[in-house]
Amino acid sequence: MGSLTEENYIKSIYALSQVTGEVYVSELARKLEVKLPTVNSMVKRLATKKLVAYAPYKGVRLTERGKKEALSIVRKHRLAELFLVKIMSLGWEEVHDIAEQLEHVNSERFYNRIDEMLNYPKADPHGEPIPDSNGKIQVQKRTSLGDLAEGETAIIAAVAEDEKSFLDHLNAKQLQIGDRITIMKKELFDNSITLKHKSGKKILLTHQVAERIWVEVIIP
Amino acid sequence: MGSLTEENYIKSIYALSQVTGEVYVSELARKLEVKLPTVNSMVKRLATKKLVAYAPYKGVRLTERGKKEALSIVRKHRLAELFLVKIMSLGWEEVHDIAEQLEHVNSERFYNRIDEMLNYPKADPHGEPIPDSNGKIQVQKRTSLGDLAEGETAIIAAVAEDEKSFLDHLNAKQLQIGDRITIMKKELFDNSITLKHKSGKKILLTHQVAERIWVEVIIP
DNA sequence: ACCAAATGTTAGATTATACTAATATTTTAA
DNA sequence: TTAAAATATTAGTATAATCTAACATTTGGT
Repeated sequence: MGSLTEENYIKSIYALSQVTGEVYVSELARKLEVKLPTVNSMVKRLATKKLVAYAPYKGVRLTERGKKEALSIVRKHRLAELFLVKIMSLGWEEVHDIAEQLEHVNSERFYNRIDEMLNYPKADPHGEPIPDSNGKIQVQKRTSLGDLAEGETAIIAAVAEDEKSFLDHLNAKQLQIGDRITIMKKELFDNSITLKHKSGKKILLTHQVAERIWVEVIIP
Repeated sequence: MGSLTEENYIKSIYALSQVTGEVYVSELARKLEVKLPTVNSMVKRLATKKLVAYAPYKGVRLTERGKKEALSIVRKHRLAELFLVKIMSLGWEEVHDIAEQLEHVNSERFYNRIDEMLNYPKADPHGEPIPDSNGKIQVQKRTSLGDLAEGETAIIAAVAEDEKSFLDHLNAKQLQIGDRITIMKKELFDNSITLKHKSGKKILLTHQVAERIWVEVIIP
């Protein structure tokens, strides 16, 4: 295991590579809120440690070793989030920052006990899959709520953001993981959607919000 | 709040000052397992930050600000230990190292919730008092088991060591916080003692062990 | 009261992680 | 297809936290 900083780079590279495959130095700089040369030198260091493959002016990619380390951190983060929600009764919108710190705790015992207390969960409070202790993760193909057509019915499976402001927004709209919803109306002009919630309520979402919600479509 | 390293210095200065009042650079170096010049320069830095009072060749002493910071870390450490034992069912001998990491977690919410779940406890699993959220700590005068005379009866109140090997030893002897014991025999030669446990068992302890156990004497 | 032992400080080097300023490469768009 | 824009790298600097080697002060025993 490397330093806290190294762990954060590895984690960010992993997160960004889920979207784009290859990760660019500038993306990393933006995500980690440091300047380009800082990322550049760190990436070179990670490369000498064989955690990433890197060629100048090309992107960065995690090696097998790097990916393993990333998944270990992701596992700890997601277990921590679920623990904070399920065992400690905190809200899903407030656990991210605490989990960012807990994910660096180095103790098999601690995390295996959390896993056990949660009965070996498969997903965190945001619906993201939790890698098992061997680093295996269930990849799920995802449909965005923003892509559904009028009349379609789906179940909210996950959200693409951990940010408090986003989750506060969903709380205010009373949307939760597991909720069944049906698209009533999709506006051509701005792609905003009106959906019917199982509770009977009608909920209006902008496209910006809808595209960050992953769903499992129910084929009638 | 300072860096993790700073927090560890403050915590160690606090711990050592409980014994000696003033803390010497060499003691700190031994405790933190770094060399003297390292401590020297860090102590100077802490002094410019007004966390310690320090004059060259004299000892180090926490300022009010430093003491407040120390107590906040001690509070988090002890709450974490009790949480790990009571809520997560880990053994008292294995929680120290995890708590050393958790004590640096920066989240009022997290620690207030732990405090609440534990019902605002007064002592950690080793019997050490937990400062409240204002940094108030109950100081207790302590008698060492090693100082009791034959025939005296007492209740084990705390242990002076967090180290796994010591706690494993107590586990093996089946001694716990809260146990009532009576001194059967105290050897003049090596100060080892034989005590009677409430369970009826006779237990032999060397002075080295006995002096690390704090008791509350029962006046008959 | 003095010198040796114990303890503490200074000077200078090293590594990790960051920065700014200058330079180089790649991509894009006219 | 070439110049501007976007992106990436290098060079040089800074700070935190550590070290070793050399030097300074304090303490304790005769």
